[in-house]
Amino acid sequence: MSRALHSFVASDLATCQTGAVPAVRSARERARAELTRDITDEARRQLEAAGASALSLRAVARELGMASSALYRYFASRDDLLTALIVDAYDALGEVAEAADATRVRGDIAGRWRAVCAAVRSWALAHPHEYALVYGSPVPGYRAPERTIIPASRITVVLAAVVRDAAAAGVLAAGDVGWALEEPLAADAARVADTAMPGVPPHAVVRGLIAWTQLFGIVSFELFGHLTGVVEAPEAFFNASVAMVGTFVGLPGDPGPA
Amino acid sequence: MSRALHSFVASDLATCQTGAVPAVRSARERARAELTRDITDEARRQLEAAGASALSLRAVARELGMASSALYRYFASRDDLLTALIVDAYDALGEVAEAADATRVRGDIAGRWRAVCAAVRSWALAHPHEYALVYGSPVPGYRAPERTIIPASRITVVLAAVVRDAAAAGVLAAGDVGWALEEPLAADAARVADTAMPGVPPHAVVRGLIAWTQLFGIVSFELFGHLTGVVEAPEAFFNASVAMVGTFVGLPGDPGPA
DNA sequence: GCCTCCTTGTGAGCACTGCTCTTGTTAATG
DNA sequence: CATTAACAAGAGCAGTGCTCACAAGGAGGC
Repeated sequence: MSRALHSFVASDLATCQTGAVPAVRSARERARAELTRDITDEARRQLEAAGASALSLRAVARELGMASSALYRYFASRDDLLTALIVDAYDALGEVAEAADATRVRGDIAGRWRAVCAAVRSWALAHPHEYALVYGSPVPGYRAPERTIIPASRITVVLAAVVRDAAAAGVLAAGDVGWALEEPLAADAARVADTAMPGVPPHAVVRGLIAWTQLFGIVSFELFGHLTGVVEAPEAFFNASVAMVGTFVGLPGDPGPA
Repeated sequence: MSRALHSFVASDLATCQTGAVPAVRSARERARAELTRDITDEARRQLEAAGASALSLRAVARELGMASSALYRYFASRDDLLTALIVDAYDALGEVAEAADATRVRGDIAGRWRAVCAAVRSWALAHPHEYALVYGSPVPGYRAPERTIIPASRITVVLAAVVRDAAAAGVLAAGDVGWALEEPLAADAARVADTAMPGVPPHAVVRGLIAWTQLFGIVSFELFGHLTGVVEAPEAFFNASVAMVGTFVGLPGDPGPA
């Protein structure tokens, strides 16, 4: 199963990026990769149109002009297809975040932070059902397979890099609050720092994690309607949140929108 | 429709709280209220067992020993039943938050803040599917009716009261950041302050709203598995988050866990 | 008491779902 | 060329939300 997925991803990427290496791929393999992609594309179309639980294998097959049973040659179950869409969504979000980060020079910490956060919100607003699929409540009985954790970490890596670069440039405010972290949390902070933010002090790591949860908390609240009746200008609220939480993390102050 | 719901809620509460007032209610009304409660109870049982999309009207009817079509005499649709469960969930969460708030004396701002936040997390962990139903991605095509907004506001009222009382007691830190809020956000902050936090300066209102989104962001992340592999000690992380975000809002510092 | 209404419960039925299994077909390989 | 493995199709199962015609039984007016 794991191998099957791996080969699928590999051939899929090859099709997408280069389109080359035809000699080693038989017509069947190409057809399989193409049809697999057609299925996920149609499934994503239905997902974006009506949400995850309205996604129907039979409807996908119908739209593709094939028998519904034939679809099970490509995805073992509905959950399997959903997992593919989840991976795609994580990747898409990670990609826009990376792209937003790349629009600013490396030293523009505040600008990068703003850009990445704004990219997350924009992507979520543009792809609400895909965002909900990933950051909403997991569909019942569904447990995220391990293959989702790598694409899922993409966005967190981008956010962590901003904090790390701030610390490396010496512009990260100390932020020590005078009390020690509880032991298990200190261990978590140390491990996270070693993994993604070397050189960042534990308190700042925790603040970064808090900012991470806040970012997705505010986006989810806006998207899922919990802000209606309370915040009428969600974009302004979001911008202020990004700025305030940025300084909370210790990032350099904002010279104003640019 | 609205009247039908209203009468249901009224009779429901009467049954639950006093059990009295039998003279004005016919046997039919009592039977209806009882059966309505039986249905929601069984539905909640199934919800807690397997999640929202596994909730089946037919299964509920089967368990209650009645025809599935009879259930439509009490709830117009599956969404209607889900809405009743959502209202109940909001109410349950609001109740535990109010109860947690009441365990501390009014002047113990930090203790109240901690207690309320911890109550939200505890309730979420104890009722993951009900939490997901409310704060996860809304089920597709489902739009929250207006009747959910009042119970939904219960928890926010509790949180706002803590900030308001802190300001009233003069222990709320200024928290002005030197830059003015964007216009639409300033209007939101003023309105929210007037509604729930009179006397609290705009910047603090916004920080309170940020804390609100952060609270549910971190709980959702823990519950939906986004912390796995990153934070191994979610409770410690949560406690630190509550403390740090509390001071971010301007609440009085924490003299340590009590 | 009686005789309407109106509410309640029933069962059949429709259109749909995920998924399985058998049957035939086609493409790659020895 | 013959074998094998992948593939597509269709029937079918068990389940879903929901509708509708119909039968029982209280509630209220006479």
